[in-house]
Amino acid sequence: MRMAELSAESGVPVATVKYYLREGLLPPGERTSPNQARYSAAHVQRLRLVKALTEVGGLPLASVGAVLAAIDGDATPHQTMGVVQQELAGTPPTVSEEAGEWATGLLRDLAERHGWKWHGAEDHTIGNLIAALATAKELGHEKLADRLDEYFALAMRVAELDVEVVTGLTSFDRIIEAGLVATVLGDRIFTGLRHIAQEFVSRGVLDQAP
Amino acid sequence: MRMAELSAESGVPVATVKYYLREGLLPPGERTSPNQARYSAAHVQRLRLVKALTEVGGLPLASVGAVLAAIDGDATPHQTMGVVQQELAGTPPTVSEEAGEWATGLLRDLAERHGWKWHGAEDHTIGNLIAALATAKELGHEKLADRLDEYFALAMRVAELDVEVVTGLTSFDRIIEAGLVATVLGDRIFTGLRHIAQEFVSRGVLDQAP
DNA sequence: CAGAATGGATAGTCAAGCTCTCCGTTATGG
DNA sequence: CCATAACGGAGAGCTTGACTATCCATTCTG
Repeated sequence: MRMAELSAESGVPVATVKYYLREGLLPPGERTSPNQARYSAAHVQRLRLVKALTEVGGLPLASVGAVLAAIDGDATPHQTMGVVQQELAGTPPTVSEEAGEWATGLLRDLAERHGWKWHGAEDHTIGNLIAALATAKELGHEKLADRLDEYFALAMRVAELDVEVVTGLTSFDRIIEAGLVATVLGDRIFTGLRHIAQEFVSRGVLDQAP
Repeated sequence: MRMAELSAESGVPVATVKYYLREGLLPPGERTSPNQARYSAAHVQRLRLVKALTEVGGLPLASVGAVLAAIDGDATPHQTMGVVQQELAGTPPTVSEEAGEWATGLLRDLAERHGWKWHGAEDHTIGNLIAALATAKELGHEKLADRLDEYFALAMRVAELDVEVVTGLTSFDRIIEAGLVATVLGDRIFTGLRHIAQEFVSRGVLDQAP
């Protein structure tokens, strides 16, 4: 297929497809002559993936590029998901030293209690958790951290479901893509469900207090 | 306190504080003369809240403005949280009609099974869920939706914790702010915990397959 | 073979979120 | 009481990200 069809099929405007080609988010088509190219179904899928990561996942294009480079590389699915998580996390905001150390301590203890390896704040997932907890403390809402163990236990249950969804697939490429989708879209889906549940649970309760 | 101290105390540059005043994100200080003003601890807390919502929560300033207007209004905590959720969700991306209807059907059934009221896609929380599920389907990963009930059951457990954290506070203002923090920072925290749990659960499992 | 489409490159646009510069007024330390 | 620093307010300018538009020399296609 050629440009016009690729654009129609994926729902991405021609000018934007060209832009993505320039930025390396979409691999070049197969050349049929010095200045003509042919695209495949893989290109359509790739464009849909870019749309999913930006529009639904809210990732900046640069992160999408890094993620795509990782899934095109020859790392194992597990290593690739590590890259995905780094990009998904982004660069954590800085917080006051005091609150940061408090949050770091909480998380290190959590890691020890639950037996996972402590990576430190250079891991952006950890860095973001530290920032979020520290910010809560700075706002005077450190109570939010009281239930960290319960939250983590539930996160484990969610993660088990996530992994179940991914296993059973037959190709490495497919596993990686499913992992990516389960992580990026899965975050949005679970967050949405949580909001619905919050509204459901708090109906009535919230307005009674003082 | 005056501008310089407000800036130092909150960690927000003077020029940015002025910008926020212009945009109505920060209420004006108390005038002491036609062109001088005094700020209070409430202003510092407000600036911290703005920082939390933008840096950690990732909200655009316009949404922060809407959220702040809502918490300053005289709606009940429950109503206010409704506004917060709308803003947090943002405008959902559009999806193909086919995938959209499939996703809508899934969610409507979920609503019926669990007894919560169906609001339709005008509710942005629902709209985003529809978009995320529809996108998964368009990518050929509709398996992600198979476990919706289990995900929802866990979301309910998380939401119960969220509400427990908020109840027991003594003023309406404090309840609303805690709800906001529990929702915005809570999303980030749970997402981070989920990522750690995914890495923990998938260690080893993910690289075995084919 | 004429007119539409293509690929490639360059420049222009637009919104968000600050940041800089002025300017006339107000505090304030010596 | 005055020199100088800080203030508040308004406007213009800057930077980044993500496109979008315009050209132009090929290459298709009916």
